[in-house]
Amino acid sequence: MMSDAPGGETLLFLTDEQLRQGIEAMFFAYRGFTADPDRILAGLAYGRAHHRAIHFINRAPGTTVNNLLILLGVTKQSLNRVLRTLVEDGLVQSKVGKSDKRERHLYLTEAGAALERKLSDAQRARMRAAYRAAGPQAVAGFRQVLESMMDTELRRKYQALKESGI
Amino acid sequence: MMSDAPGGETLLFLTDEQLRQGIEAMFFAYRGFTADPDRILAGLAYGRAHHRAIHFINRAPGTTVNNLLILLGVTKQSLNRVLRTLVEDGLVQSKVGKSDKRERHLYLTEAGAALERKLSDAQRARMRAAYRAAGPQAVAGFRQVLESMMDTELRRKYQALKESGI
DNA sequence: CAGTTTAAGTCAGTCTTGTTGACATTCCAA
DNA sequence: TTGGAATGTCAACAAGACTGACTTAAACTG
Repeated sequence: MMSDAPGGETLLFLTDEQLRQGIEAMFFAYRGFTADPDRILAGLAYGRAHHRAIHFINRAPGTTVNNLLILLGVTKQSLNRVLRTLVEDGLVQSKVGKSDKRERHLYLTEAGAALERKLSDAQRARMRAAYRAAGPQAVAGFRQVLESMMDTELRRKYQALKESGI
Repeated sequence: MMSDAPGGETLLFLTDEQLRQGIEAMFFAYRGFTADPDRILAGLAYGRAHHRAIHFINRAPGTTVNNLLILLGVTKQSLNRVLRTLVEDGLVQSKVGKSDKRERHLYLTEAGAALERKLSDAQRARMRAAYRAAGPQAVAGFRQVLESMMDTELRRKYQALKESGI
């Protein structure tokens, strides 16, 4: 089931047991990763989907619906429901495109930006604690493995976002 | 919003921008992480919830329902729906406990084990590719950060599982 | 032994978030 | 200019999570 001789060296970190531990670590860590924002959202009438939309609108202001749904990996219908409530509640503003009137460009309002800060402060706090505990070298490895784990198409999107942020 | 002087050194890897990149990496990578098993499950009439149950029953054969729902972080009603279909379909066997007859101990049948292998082979393949691309040192860092990101209670559960597997 | 707690399962109802299908509007190119 | 492609909206439905209330059986405890 598992062959272990890639050129003579034994790659201990590639055993099935090591891989399975990584899989479980990923599962449990993701729970922690979402726990703090989830708690905040539970109080308001929002869920994780709203958080994700708010996050990326903040990240790429003026993004179109189409662009956003590719980033989020959901159908436009699914995203639309979320966006509708956010617009109704005055957290997101949707402007008809100037050059192409089919497009809607999305922006956070002041209230939307405030919620975004609240959510990402919570999420960053946990991330910061984890990074601090593990140290810079571990963080570099963490980022490297995560990038390798992405689908090619998403990795491109991710890197474009990364570069836009500095 | 962000103070940066913990003892005089500047911790570049702890800037808000670095943290946000980590958050987005986590989001996109998790999509990749679940993509392959999801594709397999879509063909059958199962979802991610079934995968998780099968994974942990395989990992800890004879585990009780109560133990499993703590591991998965769902309610018994939610888990019960999933388990019922798996038992009906002959993938999971539920045995009344010997010492405590209130408990049900869960095991994969041969068919259940076969599906588990199919799913985890797919998931491990991606993990293996990512590990191989990033290298052993990066993998160590990856694991370290993930562990730090878990809630304390889950980290304990995770480590218990880890030790049980060698 | 009686009463309480625990483990598991069930029924009913709700919510979030995903899906398809149908449709309107707008743009663009043959 | 007309027909197809792209963008977004509305409606209906499904999966999978939740709460709350309840039952059954077994184990524990005073």
